[in-house]
Amino acid sequence: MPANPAERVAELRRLIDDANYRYHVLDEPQIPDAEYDALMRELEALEAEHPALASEDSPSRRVGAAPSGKFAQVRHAMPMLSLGNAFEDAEVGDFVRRITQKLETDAPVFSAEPKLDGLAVSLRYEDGVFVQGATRGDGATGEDVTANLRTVRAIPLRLRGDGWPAVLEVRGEVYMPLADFEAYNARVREQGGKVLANPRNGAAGSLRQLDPAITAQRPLAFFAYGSGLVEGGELPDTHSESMRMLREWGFPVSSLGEVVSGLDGLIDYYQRIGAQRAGLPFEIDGVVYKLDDAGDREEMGFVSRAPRWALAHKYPAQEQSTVVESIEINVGRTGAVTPWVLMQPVHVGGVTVTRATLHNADQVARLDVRLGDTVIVRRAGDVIPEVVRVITDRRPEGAQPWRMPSHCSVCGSEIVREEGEVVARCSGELVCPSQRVQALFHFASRRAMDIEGLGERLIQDLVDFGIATSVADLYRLDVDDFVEMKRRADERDGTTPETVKAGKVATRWAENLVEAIDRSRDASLARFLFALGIAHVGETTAKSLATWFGDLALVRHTPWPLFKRVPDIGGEVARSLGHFLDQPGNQQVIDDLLARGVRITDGHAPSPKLAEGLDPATLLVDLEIPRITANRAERLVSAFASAAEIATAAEHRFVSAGLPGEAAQSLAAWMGDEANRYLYLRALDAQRALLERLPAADEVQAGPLDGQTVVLTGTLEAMTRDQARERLEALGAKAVGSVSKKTSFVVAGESAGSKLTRAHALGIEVWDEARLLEFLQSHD
DNA sequence: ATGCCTCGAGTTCA
DNA sequence: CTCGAGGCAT
Repeated sequence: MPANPAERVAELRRLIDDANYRYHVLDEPQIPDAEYDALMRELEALEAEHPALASEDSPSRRVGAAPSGKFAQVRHAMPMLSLGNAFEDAEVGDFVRRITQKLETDAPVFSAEPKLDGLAVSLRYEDGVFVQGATRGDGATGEDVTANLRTVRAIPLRLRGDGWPAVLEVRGEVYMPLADFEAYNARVREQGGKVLANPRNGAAGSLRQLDPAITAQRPLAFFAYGSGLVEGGELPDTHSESMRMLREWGFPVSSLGEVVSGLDGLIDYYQRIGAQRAGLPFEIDGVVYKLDDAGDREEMGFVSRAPRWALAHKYPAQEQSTVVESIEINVGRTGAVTPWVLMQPVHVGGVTVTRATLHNADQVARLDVRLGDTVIVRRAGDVIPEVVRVITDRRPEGAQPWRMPSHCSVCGSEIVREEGEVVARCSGELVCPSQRVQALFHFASRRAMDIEGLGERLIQDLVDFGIATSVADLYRLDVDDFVEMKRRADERDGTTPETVKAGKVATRWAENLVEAIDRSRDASLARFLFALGIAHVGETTAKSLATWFGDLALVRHTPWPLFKRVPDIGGEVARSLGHFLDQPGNQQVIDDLLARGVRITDGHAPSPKLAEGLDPATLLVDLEIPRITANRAERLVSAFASAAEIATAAEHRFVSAGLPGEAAQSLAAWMGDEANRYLYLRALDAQRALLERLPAADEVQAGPLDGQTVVLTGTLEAMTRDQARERLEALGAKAVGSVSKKTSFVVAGESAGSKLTRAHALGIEVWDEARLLEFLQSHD
């Protein structure tokens, strides 16, 4: 360390400025945050020790004292212009035509760059030192937010290099990077503070803080996009060159800027940036085109306060406000009640949105959406619209907070919400028409029984007219049933005239449906189990059950504790299966399905791997009897001649078997319940019966991918992802949706995205399509 | 208890 | 796709 404090202070300032420059301008962080903090602390300490060394442009001075009162007004030396807007390509065409006519050139040259959604500011540098920063305001006069801007690390306090004009005004956008915005909100939410509504408001609000210390806490960034007053020096003749210059002097400049020419160049740029939009680390609301050459710009001049040489080409808004017309509920196949809002139609991100889900009561409470409220709707990177927040200022007088109805609006049954659960459920189960519709819809869906043409609307009518209520009913419907149903539906909707002339068409339509239903009669066990819609049994679990048990009759009569022997099935899922199978109505439906011709096409013997854990001690543990641990279960079983005796033994025999008093009491009490005792004895029998049916382990051949977990991503040429998945699963692999360190390998097709990136980050093997095909071929 | 991975369930528009 | 929650390893 230099002995001279002045030298060290200078060195520290240089190191810190460099770090900022690398981080914000070059986007190549070189030193870890902790080290940066250490440098800053050392600098602060030295400056405190040697007040003579203090300086206005020291990086330690980013946070100054809080000003008293309000912000001062600043008159911009050169006005901050507003830009003309275009939403349609045709408007861009007009813009280009005006330029080609006036400049008498075929393909004018533009500088194009993304238009960040933040807050425009002007930064004034005198002799290379940042002296004043102001908001845009009305373009002529803004607010002096110098102290706040100093806290933004991406803004240089002192210019780098040389050759800068004595007075330089730099124009640019202060914004909040998306990742930082989310991280900030996550942290604030944890601490119960007030979250920022969106990155743009976050940036604007942060700059308008009276206390710079608060602004310093906010993750603000900056991009330069132009200049204002320039004195005592000059900038290059083209905008693109000027931007390069600004970058050298230490300003972050978007790397997405390009020089393009003619209308085609502009539209192409607009589309390319639009395609990247969702993946950008910041929000943009459009792109800006500027004539690149200063001479051209001068020739074009201005109309009122907007230049004729620049244009903002906007993307469809991703956020819009609209009014809540009603708050309704949906009842899903499991009875889950989900509130949703019906809104006045509004264009968001290119589509018309009228409804959005509110997920659950907690979400409604968090947003505090009320009838008649004006809300902000967003259609973010994904497709599904969401209500972002309520504009409470525009709330109608007397609007009351929404409350979950106490009874189902469809069947009138009570709506209950279990302790600790987020979702409320309609208790109507089999009698709730909504749950019936959803159950049938699920049964018919592509991944279940795959009945083509049997959509939600149709099923709604089937249920409404009482033609079908259980999934088994579908298999006794004939052409006449569908034609009759259509007639009644038309009558109800007042569309009768159409049917008369469409009589023949309706018959053809009904025949197709009956055919589709017939085709679905042959099903794999996995699809069949999934189709039944048992709570907690999705596609994956249904597949596991099918592989491990192999046979429908076996599954139907298995007591629930035995289901826990299948990997990934625990108490919750096993009990849910048991609950379903215990209901005579459900067993009846399965009987009906089989009686009406549904056939399981791939029945087979249970997996020999089930043998492990098919013993009385494991059963006692799986039964979840309080205080019965694995050790105690072992002791118990070895103390009795037969496991069945445990069902009826007296408490003292459990004590002599080595159980602590409390455990013995707990077990005796449990077995004292007749239903429990019966379950235990039935499970013992089932274990024995199952063991007898298990083939020897060497009778089944191992798949080449047994035990491997794979992830498929991107688009494949020769087959769909689903087909590839089936082939791999047939070889023993388990296909999952996300990459983790447990993933064996990733199959990446064309335009694979984040999953491939993650695979590389975790150092996981990646197969391209050729490698996949080769593997599949060699293991046919 | 805690934290990772998965799975299940629900969702919008053209 | 996103959330909540189940399963399981630590």
